[in-house]
Amino acid sequence: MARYNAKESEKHWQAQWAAKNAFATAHDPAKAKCYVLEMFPYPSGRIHMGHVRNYTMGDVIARFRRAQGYNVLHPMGWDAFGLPAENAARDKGVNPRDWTYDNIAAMRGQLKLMGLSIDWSREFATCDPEYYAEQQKLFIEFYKAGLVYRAEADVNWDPVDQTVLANEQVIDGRGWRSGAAVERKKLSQWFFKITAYSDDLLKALDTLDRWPEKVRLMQKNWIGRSEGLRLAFQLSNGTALDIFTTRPDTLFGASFVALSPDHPLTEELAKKNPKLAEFVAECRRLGTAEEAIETAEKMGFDTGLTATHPFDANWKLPVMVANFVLMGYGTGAIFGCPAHDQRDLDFARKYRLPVTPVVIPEGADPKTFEIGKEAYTGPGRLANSRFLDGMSVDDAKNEVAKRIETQGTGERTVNYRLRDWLVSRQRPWGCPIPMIRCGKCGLQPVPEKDLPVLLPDNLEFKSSGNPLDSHPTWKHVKCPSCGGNAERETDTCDTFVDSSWYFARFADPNAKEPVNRKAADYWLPVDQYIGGIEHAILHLLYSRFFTRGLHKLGYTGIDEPFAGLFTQGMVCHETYKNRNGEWVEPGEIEKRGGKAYLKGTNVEVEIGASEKMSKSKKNVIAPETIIDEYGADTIRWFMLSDTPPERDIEWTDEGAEGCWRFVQRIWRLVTETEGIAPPGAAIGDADNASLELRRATHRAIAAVTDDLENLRFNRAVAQIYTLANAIGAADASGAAKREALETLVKLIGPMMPHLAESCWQALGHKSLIVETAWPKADGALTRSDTVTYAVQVNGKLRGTFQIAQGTENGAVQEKALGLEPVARAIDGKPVKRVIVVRERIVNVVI
RNA sequence: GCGGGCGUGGCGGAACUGGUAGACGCGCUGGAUUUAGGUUCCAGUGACGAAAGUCGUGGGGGUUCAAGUCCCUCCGCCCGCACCA
Repeated sequence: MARYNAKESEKHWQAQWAAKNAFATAHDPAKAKCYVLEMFPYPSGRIHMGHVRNYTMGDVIARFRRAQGYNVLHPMGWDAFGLPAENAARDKGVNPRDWTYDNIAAMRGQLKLMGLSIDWSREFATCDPEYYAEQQKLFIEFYKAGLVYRAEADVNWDPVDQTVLANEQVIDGRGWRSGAAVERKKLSQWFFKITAYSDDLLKALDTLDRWPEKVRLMQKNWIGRSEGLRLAFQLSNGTALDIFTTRPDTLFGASFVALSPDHPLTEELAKKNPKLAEFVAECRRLGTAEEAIETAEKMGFDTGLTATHPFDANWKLPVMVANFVLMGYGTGAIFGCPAHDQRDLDFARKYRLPVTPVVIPEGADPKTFEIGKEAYTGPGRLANSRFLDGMSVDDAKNEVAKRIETQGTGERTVNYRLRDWLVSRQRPWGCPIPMIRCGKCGLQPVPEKDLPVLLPDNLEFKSSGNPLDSHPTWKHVKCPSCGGNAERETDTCDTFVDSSWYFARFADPNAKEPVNRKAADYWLPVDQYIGGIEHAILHLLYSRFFTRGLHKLGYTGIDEPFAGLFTQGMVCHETYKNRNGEWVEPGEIEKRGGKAYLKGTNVEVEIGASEKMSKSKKNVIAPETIIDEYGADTIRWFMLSDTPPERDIEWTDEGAEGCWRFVQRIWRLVTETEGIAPPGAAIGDADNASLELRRATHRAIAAVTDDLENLRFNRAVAQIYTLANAIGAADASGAAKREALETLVKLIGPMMPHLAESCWQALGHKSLIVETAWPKADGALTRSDTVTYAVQVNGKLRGTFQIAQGTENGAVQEKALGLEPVARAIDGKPVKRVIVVRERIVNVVI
């Protein structure tokens, strides 16, 4: 028999599946549904190994569920707006639309080579006018429902990408795409009111039991709920100042009040006080970048104002401006209690403010307890605090809150770190925000009859700024109310808006409304979502918010879009450097005796760590070259083998060759095994060898099924190897061999679908493996009728023996003690105790 | 600093509720068959030892008849957040 020809076979089966429309999915309420989704790609133009890993995993689940009888939705689309298209337009003079659709065509072709079981009839790109038209409708509905607003705010400005960014898109003070240090700007921008759901987004995390704990925790920390007290201090200038604290119990330890440099009161004061203005400018210069925070000195500026202590009209506290008080959290103002907060303590020491301990740890003497260089933040009893003295921290918190509320100068509140989602982008390759500004009538939505607001064809990228804004005609429209001259919004939506509801659109991608309720009710939520951990906050949080918005508008009945989430690891590769310290591509080297050399030379190349494949480190392997050489099944098998899916995987040539050899080995097993019974042959009474093979077969079914249910692909792979080894070694009946081989083919079906079809055909079947049901394990065969006992003497292994299942403990013990090495270890000493653990172990204690 | 995860052969990694550590794959060592091919088959492969056996899951201690698994402690690596009041 000839070797398996992956190239021909894969082309053949992909054509067969397409001809039979094998993966088209229909709405069928009579069938149990399963929605499997991988995070859709940005159309960069080429797939990379990360895509291959991601889509292979999703495809295995989709095919596995389909074989189990589920109605599976497994769609694909394109996250197609965004800056790379603009950069290409500027650098190459192409139209961003053409560039994007060309890339989509190229990537679609590459994905199809992988043999994914995707319903391509549902495909769309977020830059399709049909898609963003619906998104504009949603934007207006969100606006009318109070979930969208425009406000002036301090925003993050990315000077390289020339746009504002959401808080979630600023990482260590830098833009998530450009890496440029963000600047602060005060601008009027569009926001989604995600904070309306702060508490709900937090609480519902507990219901997401099929999400990684890590992601839930990251979201929890991002939302950052803290309970505390908001209270007003009366200031000497006659105004009141709101502060937020989680430690109202320490109020009698207060020694100052501090404002953020960005606080409105600071700005007001700075107008009349040049020194303060200078101080504020200095704070802004230092910024909040990570290095700055590490070493930043606490800096303060005395405003000269005083604040009255809420419980003592004669107690005046200085009002400072302090660089460590953030405007973005709480009210942007605090009271400082140096004894019990490290930052306040550092500040107080520097500016020689009083440090009064008011919480005394258990066992310490209030009279002698002193604060040195470290603030005390632990539990204890109140002291130096008048009516609070002697109370626990919790009781004191309650007491202060009660009195403040009675006084009417504050109230208990819950504060969140989460801010509203800034979605305006000053970029032209995005979904236009469908709003109009009229000098007379103000802000208003684009009337429905004028939707969608389409992007112009002739964008000019040469000049700086937003081409939509500088376009000669595009923004000039008539006011829908007064008919006078008005301007269209030239900002577009953050591309994360596009990806916040695409999963719902797949339920019915041609609906004449954003989301078809009937389709959504059937298909949503996504049963298994798969993607990278980098979206732990951004995309996953926004989508959770959007789903709540869709629910509010009646488009869905659910709040949580993704019932199951899996975050896969990255694909890594060794790195190589030449003598000049420059990166060298894997294709330029060859290995001899564990060392690497430039190909065809004796010039040694340094082998570096295995790192995430990236252009900059030149350690990228292109999937299409691997598919071309070995076929899609080999690359798929590699992605599933050995490494657990949540961990980083290292691509190696040896591993790929191993996978390729296994593809051939299965083909040989199927085509060269002798004496196989014809299809459908009954399995009669079996000899021992046949029974053993049958047991191996059914154990494999049980194990692989369990592993795939739990996304343990690497273990499923190992089980399949074990079965293949058993088939190769067995001297079994033709019927048992057929059962084993057919099972093997069914089990590899989701993972190596083309090979499975070829094998299925070679085994004499006319049907397709994709139409074949998943096998069921026979419980009578997954158990053996003998058990192996291990025998220990004082906890050390001395031997093993086999005995019939269900043998009584007495007989087991007798056999154990009779083993020769066991007797030798006992060496005539008296046996104190014998422990028999059923079907596992015998331990003899001497 | 806070939060989370991890540490098992040369490598990737198995080991369910404590119960034969190293499944399975890669690599490596012999041998056989083809030798135009990155083939295939057999045997071996944690360390030390001729063997019996001894030692082995980051280090140390503990619980237990029995510990990779549970507890304490220390060390190392990775990730996330970070002046959040």
